[in-house]
Amino acid sequence: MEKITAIRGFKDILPQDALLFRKIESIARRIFDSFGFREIRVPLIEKTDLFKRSIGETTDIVEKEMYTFADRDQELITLRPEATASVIRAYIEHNMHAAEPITKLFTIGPMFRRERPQKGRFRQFNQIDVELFGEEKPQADAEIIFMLMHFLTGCGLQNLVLEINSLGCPACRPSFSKAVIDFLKGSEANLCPDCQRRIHTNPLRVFDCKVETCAATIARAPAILDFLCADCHDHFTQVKSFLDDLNITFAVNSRMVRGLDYYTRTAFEVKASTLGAQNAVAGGGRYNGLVSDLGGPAVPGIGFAVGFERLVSCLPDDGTNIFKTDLFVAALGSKAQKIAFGLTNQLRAQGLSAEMDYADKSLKSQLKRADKLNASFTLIFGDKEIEEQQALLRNMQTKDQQAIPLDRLPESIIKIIKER
RNA sequence: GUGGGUGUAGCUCAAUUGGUCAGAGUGCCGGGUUGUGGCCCCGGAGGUUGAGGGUUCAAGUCCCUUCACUCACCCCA
Repeated sequence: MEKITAIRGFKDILPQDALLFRKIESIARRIFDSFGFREIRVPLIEKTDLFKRSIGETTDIVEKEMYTFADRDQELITLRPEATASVIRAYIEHNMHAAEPITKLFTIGPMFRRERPQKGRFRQFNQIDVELFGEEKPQADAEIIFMLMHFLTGCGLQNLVLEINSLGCPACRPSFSKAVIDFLKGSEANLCPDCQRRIHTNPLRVFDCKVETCAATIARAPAILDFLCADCHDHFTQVKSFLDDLNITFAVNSRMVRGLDYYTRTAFEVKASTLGAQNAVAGGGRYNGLVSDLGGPAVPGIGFAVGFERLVSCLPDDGTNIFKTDLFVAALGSKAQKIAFGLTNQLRAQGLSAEMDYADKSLKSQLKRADKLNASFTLIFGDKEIEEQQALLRNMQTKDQQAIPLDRLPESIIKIIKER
């Protein structure tokens, strides 16, 4: 029989890692809650047009990375490659803008992109996605970046680098784009083949090319920050100022461009040095035109996404990522087994984590098992104890054992373990 | 989509120029204590060497095909 494996790029999150995922999720929920963000859960599949319109027809994501299928009625549907589009769709669909001036949402879940897998990149991966609608003031930008950094450091991440940039707006970006294209065409000979292609497809991408000659050429290229209109310039200046006020250290990277078309003004990225080539652990930006582009009101928005797997992979090992068991019930003999079976399940029903062995094994092997399960206590009883109407509760760390009357077993055990 | 690397026990990896090379550690099970874990000692189970084909007296080792994993490019979280 040939064994069936998971699809390429799709990973099982095994219990050990799931424990970390849970931990990160709970930190996220707690912090986002303090900042007034509410959880929203949106579908994993949307109409294909939603992503085409939001992410951009000519982006790599839409052109070659989406999982798109024909539904049974031939309508094209797509496994979401990112969450922002879906959240905005829901925001519009439920008229949230009318219910309150500012809406803060977050969602956690899997995204799908059909790329070639490598370190830190999978075809199904999880993101924490945060969106803030209805506020265009620079405080919103600073607030959301502050919350992101607070969250990442709260998870225990170190050596993070925050980079920010402003991508301008429909008023000022075109003149910059034109200047860049003119410049690139003038120095086309110095660029790598990929970049020569990019001049025509997506000129701004030339900015993060890693080829040396390209980087050297780009160093002399026009910078977006010199082309910002007065409003965008002012907005960016204030964002930086508010970040300073919040004691957030950042680096302005005027060459940072982002892969999604919808960003305006503030764009930011957080890099972690331990990640390998795919070193961005979070990224985001402002999208003032996107809500209306998707058929909603003219409401500004800003958001970010955190790569869950990437975050988890650079988490320091603090030794807390282990499973524990409150009680192991070691029964000896069939009579004791029968009682233990009822007792174990009764204790579980009352919230203790309890385990026992159904095979009639030696005490030694049962204690070994208890040890493997990181049991705090082991309850030992066999014929002798039944006769004496008691059981032995062994503290696995101190090796202390105390006798407990059988008729008060559950209550006494719960009391002792909870008081510990 | 393109390029490199790697596939041997559940896991991490050995095996010289093709010739007792099917191994170790760890994990698992059992014993050393007729009922007391971690350390230590002993024993046991577990592999068509990813798969298929070829060369050879002989292939884990060489060749071809294929699959998978992995890293990088592209791009992104």
